[in-house]
Amino acid sequence: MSSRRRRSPERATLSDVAKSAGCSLMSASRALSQPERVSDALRERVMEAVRALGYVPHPAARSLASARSNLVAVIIPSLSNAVFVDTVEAIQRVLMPAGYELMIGVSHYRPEEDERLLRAYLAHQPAGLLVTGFERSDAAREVLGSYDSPIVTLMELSDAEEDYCVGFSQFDAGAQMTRHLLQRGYRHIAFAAAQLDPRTLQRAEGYRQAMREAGRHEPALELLTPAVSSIGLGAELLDQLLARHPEIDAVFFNNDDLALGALFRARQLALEVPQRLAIAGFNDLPAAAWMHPALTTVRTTRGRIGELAGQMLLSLMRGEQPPQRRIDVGFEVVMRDSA
Amino acid sequence: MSSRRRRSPERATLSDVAKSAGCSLMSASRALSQPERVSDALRERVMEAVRALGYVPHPAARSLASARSNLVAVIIPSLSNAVFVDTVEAIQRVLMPAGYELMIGVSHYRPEEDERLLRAYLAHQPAGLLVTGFERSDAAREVLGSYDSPIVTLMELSDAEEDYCVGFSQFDAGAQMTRHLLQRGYRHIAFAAAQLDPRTLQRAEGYRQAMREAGRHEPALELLTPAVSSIGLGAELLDQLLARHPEIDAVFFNNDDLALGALFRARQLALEVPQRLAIAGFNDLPAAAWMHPALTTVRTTRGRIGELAGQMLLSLMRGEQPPQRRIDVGFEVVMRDSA
DNA sequence: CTGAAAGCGCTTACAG
DNA sequence: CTGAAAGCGCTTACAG
Repeated sequence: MSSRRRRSPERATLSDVAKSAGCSLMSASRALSQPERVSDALRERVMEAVRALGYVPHPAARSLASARSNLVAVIIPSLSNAVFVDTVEAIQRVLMPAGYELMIGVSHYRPEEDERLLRAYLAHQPAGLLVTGFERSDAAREVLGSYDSPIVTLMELSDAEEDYCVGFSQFDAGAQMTRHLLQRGYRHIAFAAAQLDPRTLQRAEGYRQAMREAGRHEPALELLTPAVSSIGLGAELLDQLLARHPEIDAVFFNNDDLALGALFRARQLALEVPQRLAIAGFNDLPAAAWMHPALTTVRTTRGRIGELAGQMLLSLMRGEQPPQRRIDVGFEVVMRDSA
Repeated sequence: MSSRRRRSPERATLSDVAKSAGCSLMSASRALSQPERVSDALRERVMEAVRALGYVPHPAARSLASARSNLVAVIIPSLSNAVFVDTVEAIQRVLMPAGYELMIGVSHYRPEEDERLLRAYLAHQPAGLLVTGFERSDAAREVLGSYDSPIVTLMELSDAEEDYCVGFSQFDAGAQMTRHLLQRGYRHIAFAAAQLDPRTLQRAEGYRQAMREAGRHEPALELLTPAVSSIGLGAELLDQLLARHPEIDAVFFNNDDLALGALFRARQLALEVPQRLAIAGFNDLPAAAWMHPALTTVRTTRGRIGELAGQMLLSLMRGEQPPQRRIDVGFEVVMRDSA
């Protein structure tokens, strides 16, 4: 009934710590933030007081006073996609031990959401920012422009001098899988994709390029839908493809969820894979290798992407220049039994 | 080169807004936070200034001054488990439109991590907190005790008067699936589980109870491992079970990933499911219904859990008393073809 | 309905 | 190596 501010009864402040340690507020502050610039005795007393009082620094106060924070914002398009979960986990594994906290934002593949998240998160003055891909709305780009801490882009590669990025060429991956299929003798190779985010479209371009090179490009064999990716959708896309183009002998699905659904449907239809129809996916999710037939797909090293991007950001946040501005982690076409 | 603080060049403050709107700092503040308590003209001018200057409130300053924030912390054990992703997505869907931001923390099923996250997140003075389950370390419990904003617990149910929770009885779910298997005539029903988090152990207890009721409980048929759950692990657990107890005629796996792995392995071994061996899972992930044979499992409505928990927390943060302190969303045993 | 003052809990130059 | 003062950008009682 006495205190006018309703803060937790026992939350100790730095001033309490200083009092208890018998030093000034700012010596206490220094003992915590630059322990080496303070006498051993002082440091000991302060640490002891911190322990005794259960002192926890107030992030808002710290961030307000220093115009910095230990926050790192990460914007990804989805959490339902294991690819991004793996990436975020890896990022966390390198940033957390370094004392950073992650703010994870999910844009659901929507440019407006991307922009909203960017705006909200940057208001917190994060020490660093990790974003997915380079494409965004003009407004979002403007928001990014006014941000003056380091940014590292995940998943895609850029040749621009000012960009820091860790990823691989989505275009090349799409092209290379297509070439493998062509090499195996498939001639009427369809391409099926959902979500239609930038990376999907880059893979589609790769597919087109490879098909054109082989003189086999047929726009009608592309089935692109903005719907959310899922196993069920994969089954539906296969149905549509089969109904419209019975001549197809292979389908390259833009991700493993779709390919898995197609594999399941093929089984229901008693359609032999790969004899009657080859099926390929993208990402090499855990289930891919276990399917029967085992799924041919493109292995992407998203854990590695997260790890390297986290390390790159760490260097930048420390004011160091990382060894490379652009890391290509590559990909690997994994030919198994389904194609 | 002039300003001594390195804040973003153009970041406008509320004071800039006030100046531009020709009013006092605090009228500007009020126009934003309590628009109805201010004259229409003032509100208009302030909004106009906000727009013109691209003003974005400073979260740290706001939180420091008001001892509140628009942050809601969510602690879950894993993001690799689709169950928690679904839950978090649903939470976000109800909290975001209400103006809250989520801080998502992943404990990886480790009590120390749970405690560390709690400590770190509560330092930010979140307006509300969502945690998974009731079990935690004493230290973590103490941290929670000193937190004086609302807490809602996900996934589990409590009868304590002071707890707010949304979930279902993991014990009952474990027992009920086991009873269904017994009813179908299976007699040597093994139980296989990984991770060994509290909910897993509650399901195991349910299994035991049902087996005892049927006079069929055999401790040797329980295979519990602290290893991380995965498809591959499910296959391995099946191997072990088969090697040690060839007499088993059914296995109840603690989650769908494990069950999927077992289904895949059974196929490799040309082991007929469910004739030779029945297999059941838990959670009803998307792939479950597509498998061949389709997986018998327990459907959990984690989206609903997230939604209801989010709404309950919203009520509490508004100072209202929610209709119920404890919501049982139930579960459903889905008998398909694998058992 | 509007405003002047104090304060939230820290850090940052600047002195000593 | 240590300290007194100012200030980060807001909100909160309290007056008028």
